[in-house]
Amino acid sequence: MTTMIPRRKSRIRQRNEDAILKAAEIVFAQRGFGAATTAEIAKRAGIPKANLHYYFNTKEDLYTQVLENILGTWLTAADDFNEDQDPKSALENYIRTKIELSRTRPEASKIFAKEIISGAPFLKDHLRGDINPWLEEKTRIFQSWIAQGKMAQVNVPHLFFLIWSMTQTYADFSTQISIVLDKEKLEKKDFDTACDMILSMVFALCNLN
Amino acid sequence: MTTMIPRRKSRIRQRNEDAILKAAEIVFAQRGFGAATTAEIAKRAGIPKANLHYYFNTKEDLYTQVLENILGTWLTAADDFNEDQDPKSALENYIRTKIELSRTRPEASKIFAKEIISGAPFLKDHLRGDINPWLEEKTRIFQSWIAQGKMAQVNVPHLFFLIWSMTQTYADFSTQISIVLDKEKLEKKDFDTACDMILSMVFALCNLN
DNA sequence: GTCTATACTGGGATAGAC
DNA sequence: GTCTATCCCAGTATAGAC
Repeated sequence: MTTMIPRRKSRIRQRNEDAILKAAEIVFAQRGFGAATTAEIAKRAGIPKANLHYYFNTKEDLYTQVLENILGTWLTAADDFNEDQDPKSALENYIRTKIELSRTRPEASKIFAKEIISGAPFLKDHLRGDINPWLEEKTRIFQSWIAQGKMAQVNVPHLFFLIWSMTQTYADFSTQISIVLDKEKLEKKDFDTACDMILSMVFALCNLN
Repeated sequence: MTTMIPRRKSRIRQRNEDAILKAAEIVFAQRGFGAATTAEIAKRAGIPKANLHYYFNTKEDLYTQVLENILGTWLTAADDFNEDQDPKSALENYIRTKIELSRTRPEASKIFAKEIISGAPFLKDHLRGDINPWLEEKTRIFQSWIAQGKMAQVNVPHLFFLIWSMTQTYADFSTQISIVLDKEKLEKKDFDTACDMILSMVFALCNLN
């Protein structure tokens, strides 16, 4: 077992893997797993196609790696609310964080969206293993806030479905939104407008004014 | 020009085309254009793979046809509100219709979602040509309601982005939602719950209570 | 008019070179 | 340890049979 020691990756390996992963995120976002080609990813990463298969044995390995990375940032970035806060600022922080993720990492959101729409062939286990427990814990927190009369009685899982959809649509459907708003790409101020509207709606629903 | 007369399609052709289109909708929804294979569509339609190419020359032709069909139902189903109505019932009708479409034709919604997330390579022209004018007209109507003090001042395009996202998420993300709610598939009552919440939020935002 | 055997292409993966 | 010539299969499309 000579490889048990977590040897430092060679500089060249590090550089190439990073380039591949970055390229893969863009290509997978646009094409989805099935339609993406290792050729396109390699080209975008600036390495020969066949070389990509040296660093990532299969296309599936590469895709899985990309999903894991995204899931990491995702769950850590939006996990900072707890029972001691008040519901209004907890929700506000969460929604602002989600909108900011959509603005700064739209590809990540798109990859997720396509994966789920396809029936989550790769993410189903993660949905059950990571996201479900996460939501159950949050639901518990909200239930206690409701019991304490700090907010209105709402269906908590559905509240999250709606928040997810509203915040992520500005990443996933940016093409359509850009066309309607007649601009090359969405600006910070569009996300701010959206965020304000979402907050109003959610606060009203939860009776937090 | 013997074919100028719009001859009735033969019965066998009609039957096969219908079967192919129906199968295509399911496969394109799950895979997207690029990853879908004509073989899988043919198999699902119950005809030999090569035969499909007799009825639809190219995969692109088939996909375009599917998109057109969807766009048809889409635009007609949700186009029945005008200046003379009051904003509350207009919005309620629209949202109920959208939710009903998500419930009864989830594949259609998924195909659209994937197409847009991919940058709308096939739909870009339709977005500019059909959907944009549609939204512009609706925006005009809402502006007049706002001017008459019948509802609060809201950003109309963004209001639609949010309504679209909330209503469509129950079709597009049904896999995730089913897992969270721990059921095989979504029931009518889940859509009803969602609809009520969406209506509450939208009415509150527009000050329609 | 309807169907299928077959050609051709592009893409994932590997054996072996450097 | 790094890279690439090459293989093989899957997938679209067609030429020609029925």
